[in-house]
Amino acid sequence: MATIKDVARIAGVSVATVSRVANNGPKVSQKTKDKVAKIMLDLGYSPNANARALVTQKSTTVGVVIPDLTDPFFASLANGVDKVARQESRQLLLSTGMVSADSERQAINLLLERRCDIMVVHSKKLSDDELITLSQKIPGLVFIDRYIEAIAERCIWLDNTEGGKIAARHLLALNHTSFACISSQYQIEDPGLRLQGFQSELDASGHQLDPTLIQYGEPDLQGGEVAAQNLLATGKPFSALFVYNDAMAIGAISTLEDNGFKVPSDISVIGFDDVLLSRYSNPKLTTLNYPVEKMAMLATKLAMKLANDEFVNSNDTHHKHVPRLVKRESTSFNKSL
Amino acid sequence: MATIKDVARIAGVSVATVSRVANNGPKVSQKTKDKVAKIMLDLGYSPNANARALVTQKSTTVGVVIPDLTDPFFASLANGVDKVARQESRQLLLSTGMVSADSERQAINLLLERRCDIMVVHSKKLSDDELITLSQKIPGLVFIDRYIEAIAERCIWLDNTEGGKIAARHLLALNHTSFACISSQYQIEDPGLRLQGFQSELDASGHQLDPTLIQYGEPDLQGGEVAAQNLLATGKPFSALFVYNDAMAIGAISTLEDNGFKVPSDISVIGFDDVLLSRYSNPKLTTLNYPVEKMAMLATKLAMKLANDEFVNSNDTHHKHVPRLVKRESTSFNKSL
DNA sequence: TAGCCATATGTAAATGTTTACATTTTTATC
DNA sequence: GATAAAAATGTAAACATTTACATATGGCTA
Repeated sequence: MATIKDVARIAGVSVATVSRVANNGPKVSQKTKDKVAKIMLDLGYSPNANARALVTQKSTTVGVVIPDLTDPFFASLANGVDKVARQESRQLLLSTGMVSADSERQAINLLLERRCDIMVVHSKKLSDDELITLSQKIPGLVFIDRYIEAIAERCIWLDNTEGGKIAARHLLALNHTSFACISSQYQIEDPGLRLQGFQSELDASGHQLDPTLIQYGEPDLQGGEVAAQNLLATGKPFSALFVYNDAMAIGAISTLEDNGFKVPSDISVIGFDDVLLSRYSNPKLTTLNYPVEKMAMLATKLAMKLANDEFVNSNDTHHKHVPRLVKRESTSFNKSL
Repeated sequence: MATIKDVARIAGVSVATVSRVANNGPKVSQKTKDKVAKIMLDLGYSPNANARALVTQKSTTVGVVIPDLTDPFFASLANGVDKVARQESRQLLLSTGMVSADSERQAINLLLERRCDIMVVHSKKLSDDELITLSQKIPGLVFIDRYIEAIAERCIWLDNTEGGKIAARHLLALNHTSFACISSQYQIEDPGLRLQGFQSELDASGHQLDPTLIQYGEPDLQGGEVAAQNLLATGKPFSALFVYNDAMAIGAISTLEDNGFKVPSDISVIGFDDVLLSRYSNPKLTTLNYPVEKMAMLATKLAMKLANDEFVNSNDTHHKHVPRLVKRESTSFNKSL
């Protein structure tokens, strides 16, 4: 592969001149510019980004850490980061890893080795302390979907508890009185917070949530189906169902309908996240919109500011986001007594 | 940020020794290994991947070129590449760009500048000639979802025509006699091939496809809805509908049902791609499975072999893939005369 | 035509690694 | 304890750039 020296030699100029042409530098005559450009083309010269990064000490990538791309939620996240990255003509460097402390740590380390100065990280398993230490070392490091008091200015997060409350209020407003929940069996904090918010709002309005009407499962279609079966197996009636996420909610609806319950006329179902799926299901899903892509874009912009050493006042930027209720077809007014 | 020299100085050894420790090199005593490792940790030393790549002349990334990550199809593609990349402890470098010749060219160039030696590229707009030239320059370049005779050994593609035929055969076997189609309005070859295959199979069995019962639209939910409305507006009856992709198919179903047609009892609908959505819709969609993720994995492995200068016999690896019919709930036997 | 400025070009150091080769140290053998 | 062999460590070049600084070139003005 042709180097800058090859170009210089053949063009009969110094490497400095070639470099200036390659970077559209300021002081170079049109004549040599043309001459050098032609030779670059002939040789198929392509500047080596590694050498460039080494000498300029700046990266032209944006790093993202997520578990994987199969989950549409994370695909949206990555897409948000990519949008902003592209605006700044940077490329996405993707570091995936299953959700374990080790793999999350490794994913971040790999980005660090590449001297990626801007990182948007989705970490659920690393400890607060470790993340705090990391963020002291990496100015342009921002966390998404996580809140840590000590580094609040670097955390872009969703108020899951409030989401649970909004769901409860919606169902209460629809005259429901008997509730069930499907949650995720994974030990991350989100499911707990969503459930807690839901429950606290029920409590506040004098309603009860029977503990046996809370079922846990894999956070996907099948998990929702199974959990709904378990719910029905209790034999206890309920008219409103709050589900951890949209995929599970759609699975639950399918089980409910298979068992002769109509959604929403017999049972209202509300999901969480508002991923693409929720608009394609039938009935279309009422859910809480989690604006991941928007949040990811903000996170990336924030990371860029921080990397640039710009002062960021966490009060005037909205680091906390509240999910928005999206009413579709899976919830309706409860007519029974 | 601490460099290898800092570590060497403080540990009282040469940079070569530090390098050997960092790379788990062969000839270094346990004692110095421990000593140096400790200092690396103390200093938070992180080897500079750019410098490394420069001197070793090898990359530790795998490049992918796709339009964006919003589309689940491309997210699956990227995910397949990522899976293989991770197995080889490489990271994904993502180069997105809308589908235009310029942006596709630029996306590939950016990967080239990073000296990415393995690339999986989804290009619809660059000419055959340009891609042929590129692949002469880049040994580890592989194209997915595209077939070019002259570089067949680097093309992993789906037989769209055959897909259309399979769909037709399925509907014919279900006793259907009046057909409609929804295609994509975009000028890439896939929609044309799918339609052509469908039509040729109908012709072969002595059936007709009324040209006014072919409608074109945006390849998404709304596009499907609109196209279905246009179909109904013709006033001509049909009992079987072949749709360009799953999203459009789901949109079409929703319009059909809104207009009083039951799917599948009144009209059978078959989609294409078998994205996540098709399992979540109601009725669940009968469709043609496009094994993108698997193909992306194979493409990545192929690119790795080619980059390694290994001989690849395009006959013994399956570069052409045939979509598989997935029967779900949106097609059924036609009982009318 | 000398002198001056602006513009264009060149020189060389620096970036952080790896690795072939050279040198030193340790271990084993007699 | 001398010697050889093996193991550990060090030296220095190479990788492909950018850029501060130095130098050369050309056009004006007086």
